[in-house]
Amino acid sequence: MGRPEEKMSVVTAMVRTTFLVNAAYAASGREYGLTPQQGQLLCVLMPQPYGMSELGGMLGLAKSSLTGLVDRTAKLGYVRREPDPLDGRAVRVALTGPGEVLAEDFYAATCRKVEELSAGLADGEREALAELLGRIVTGNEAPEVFMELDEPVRTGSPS
Amino acid sequence: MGRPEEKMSVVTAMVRTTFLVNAAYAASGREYGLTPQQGQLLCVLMPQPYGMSELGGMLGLAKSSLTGLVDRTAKLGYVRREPDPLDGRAVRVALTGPGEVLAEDFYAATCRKVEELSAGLADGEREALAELLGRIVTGNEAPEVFMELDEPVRTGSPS
DNA sequence: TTTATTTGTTCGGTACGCGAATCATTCGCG
DNA sequence: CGCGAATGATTCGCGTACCGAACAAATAAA
Repeated sequence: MGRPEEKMSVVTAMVRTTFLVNAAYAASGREYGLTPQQGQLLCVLMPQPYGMSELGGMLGLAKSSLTGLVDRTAKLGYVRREPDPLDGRAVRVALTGPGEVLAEDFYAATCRKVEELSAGLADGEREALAELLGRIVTGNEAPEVFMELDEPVRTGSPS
Repeated sequence: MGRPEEKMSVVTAMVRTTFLVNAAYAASGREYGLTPQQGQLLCVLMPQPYGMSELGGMLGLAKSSLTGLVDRTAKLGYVRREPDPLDGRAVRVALTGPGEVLAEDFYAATCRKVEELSAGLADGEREALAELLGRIVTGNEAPEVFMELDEPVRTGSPS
């Protein structure tokens, strides 16, 4: 039983895992009325606000693409453009109150779904996987589109 | 040196790896004048033709979305709709000659890029990674959007 | 100050993806 | 056989996503 049904190359395994993670993202989005991109934007903004250019860099999008994404997400009431106090040209995109709440829900739901993907692994294996993928991530300078959030960065902020 | 800079959770590692693989797909697409979706379509069709509904299931798309994707890819000359000999309603989507060539190039380029992501791993580690991700893939019934192709399934077919 | 650079937005265009409605074919069953 | 149901695909309308080029505004550099 449990025959390995042909060994799978690392490339195939990575691509098909990517497919699963993408689907998890999309599912969480549907669950909360967000597109995957909007959800990702919220996740990125969870630790702190960012400028448009910074966001473009992190998400791998052109500036012009960001404008629209932020527009639409702002129209939903989840993010807000704040003027940068130090630079009259720049804006800082920040989560609104409802945006913070939704971001955490979306983030948690996505984490749960992705975590479940590895349900078939033993704890030690999951740890080994995290270590190996972690090296890939840091070795390739993957942008911090998803980060560890032990405690939501909410130290004495809200209005 | 080489301090592990905080252990990364398996979820974060998977999500950020997904980001890298998506980028690789997009890059290969740009390289060959394809969108990532079109490239993925070509890869799926490499082993054999499929019906629209089958494709929708594999790629996780609604039927109406497939129509457009196939239309656009067909307009580029890379796929073709063939009538299903057994069912007058159905069509089978197949690669054209140029489509076969391009699919292999795109496939190879993407493989190379994804492979390079794991350049920082030792051979044994890469194998371990393949094994772990492979279990995730099969355990979650990830569609075969990417497959092993030792030799292109070209056994005595062409017109 | 002038000129360059940086930051964002606007604009035009294409692709993507969905649900609802529609057409054609096939299936099922009386 | 014939007629309604199910199936395979397409069409349509809509919103999202993404890009490059052109632009405006503010800052930085000369």
